[in-house]
Amino acid sequence: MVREAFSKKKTLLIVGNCKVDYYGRASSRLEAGERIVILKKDGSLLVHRPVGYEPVNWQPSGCLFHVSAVASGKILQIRAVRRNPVESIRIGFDKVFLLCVLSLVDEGVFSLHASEEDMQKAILMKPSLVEEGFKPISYEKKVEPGFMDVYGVDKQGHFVVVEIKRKTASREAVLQLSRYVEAVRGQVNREVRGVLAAPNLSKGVQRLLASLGLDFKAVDPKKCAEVLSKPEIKELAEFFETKQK
Amino acid sequence: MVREAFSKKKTLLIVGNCKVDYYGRASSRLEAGERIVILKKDGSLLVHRPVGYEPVNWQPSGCLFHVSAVASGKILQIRAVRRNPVESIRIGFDKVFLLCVLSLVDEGVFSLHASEEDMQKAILMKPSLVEEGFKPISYEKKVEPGFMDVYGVDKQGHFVVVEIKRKTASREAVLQLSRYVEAVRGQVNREVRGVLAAPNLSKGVQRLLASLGLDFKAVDPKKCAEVLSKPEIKELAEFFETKQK
DNA sequence: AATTAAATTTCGCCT
DNA sequence: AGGCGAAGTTTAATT
Repeated sequence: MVREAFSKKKTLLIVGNCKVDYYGRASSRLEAGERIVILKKDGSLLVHRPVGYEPVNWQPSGCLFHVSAVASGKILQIRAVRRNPVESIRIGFDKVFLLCVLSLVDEGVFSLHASEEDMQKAILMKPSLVEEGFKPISYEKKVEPGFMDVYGVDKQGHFVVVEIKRKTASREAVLQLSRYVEAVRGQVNREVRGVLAAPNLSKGVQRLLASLGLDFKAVDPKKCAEVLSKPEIKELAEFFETKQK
Repeated sequence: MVREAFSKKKTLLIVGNCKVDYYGRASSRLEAGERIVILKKDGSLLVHRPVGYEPVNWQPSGCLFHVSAVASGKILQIRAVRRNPVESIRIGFDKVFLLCVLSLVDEGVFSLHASEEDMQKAILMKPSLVEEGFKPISYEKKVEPGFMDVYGVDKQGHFVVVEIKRKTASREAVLQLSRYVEAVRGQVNREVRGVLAAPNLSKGVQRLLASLGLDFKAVDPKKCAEVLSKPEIKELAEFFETKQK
């Protein structure tokens, strides 16, 4: 059953008592216990203990699976091997409570709302989210330290670099923005401002922001999602989406 | 069954056709498709599509699960709610292929190799990991502030205190090493060096290390694991293991 | 409690 | 193929 599941690229679900050895970027040993093991058709592998959100052992997609019976047929052994990096996991079951070969069909669309990308789109759709009179010129524009989320001009014609964070903006975010602003200042002969657009700031970061002469604008990711959900704007958002690809 | 599984804090495994809505730090919608859903006794939740290492939706431990029948009993609906942050996931099954209530017993010890102890063993096995010509004299040797990881002499006959860290060495590690070196200097009438053996240093710690006249040697925990895995050394490693206990 | 750094991070996008 | 940045990152360590 297991061999056929592998050859037919089906998803395999096994619940049983097993030991797990991992060797690769690190190495680990998991002594015997009852776990849920998932082997997916794309060659990804998960070993889940009875508690915890994270798998205790895993492999990303791209593994080759092998099955064999060892110890006089007392152990069902499954090995997962992948290249780049070279890694391997060996699972040995001495008891199997459930073995389920699945042919799952899943074409369902997954959509995440209020991601950082959504905030960026919302700001491009409705620049007043940053400030009245702000006009975006481009986005994901490359400068020396990396890519600026949004780049434009304000009411006075000054350049504005906008750094977007979906969550509380940390010191790191401020320094990142500062680097962008400095980089642009080195390129253009005009005043350059920096605006950090995030739901809020980490404690103490306000001072750093002020000392660097940068601005903060409270932008709520949920509100951005609402902006994008408006039908008349939706098409424009999709335009940006396709443009980005 | 589901209600009883929740009340008895059992692990629940469901395979079926479902939609998933998430609302919390972000929000998402997953249209209908066939997936594997795991609800663990600690209140963690995973929704796995047929491909990919990562769950498409999830919740960390600490959720409260609720089950209900909606749409005239046509939909099995499961909700997971947690506080801090307030988040919720709603899963609606219109088809259930497998529903499995599990009482998994898992006391198996999980050990990630290349532990600090492993690194110590590897250095004792192969002192050149610290530096060419280094000769360990003892390990876990007691001095005033505590126990030195490894203690020996270098090519010039100077004493060397080695402080081992499996991960990025912090300022604390440097100060710890410094205390050992000072303690040994107070005991012997010979030059005493300190070497911090770790995969790398925390930011800014290099300066402190230099100012204290201590050395750093990059030692990769994984490489240590490799050293120990060599059969000819394995027995020696086990010898050290038993000696230590 | 808040913040910073690391993870067997994974994943995607761009050079 | 390699490098960089983001993630509903999570989690551990440090302040």
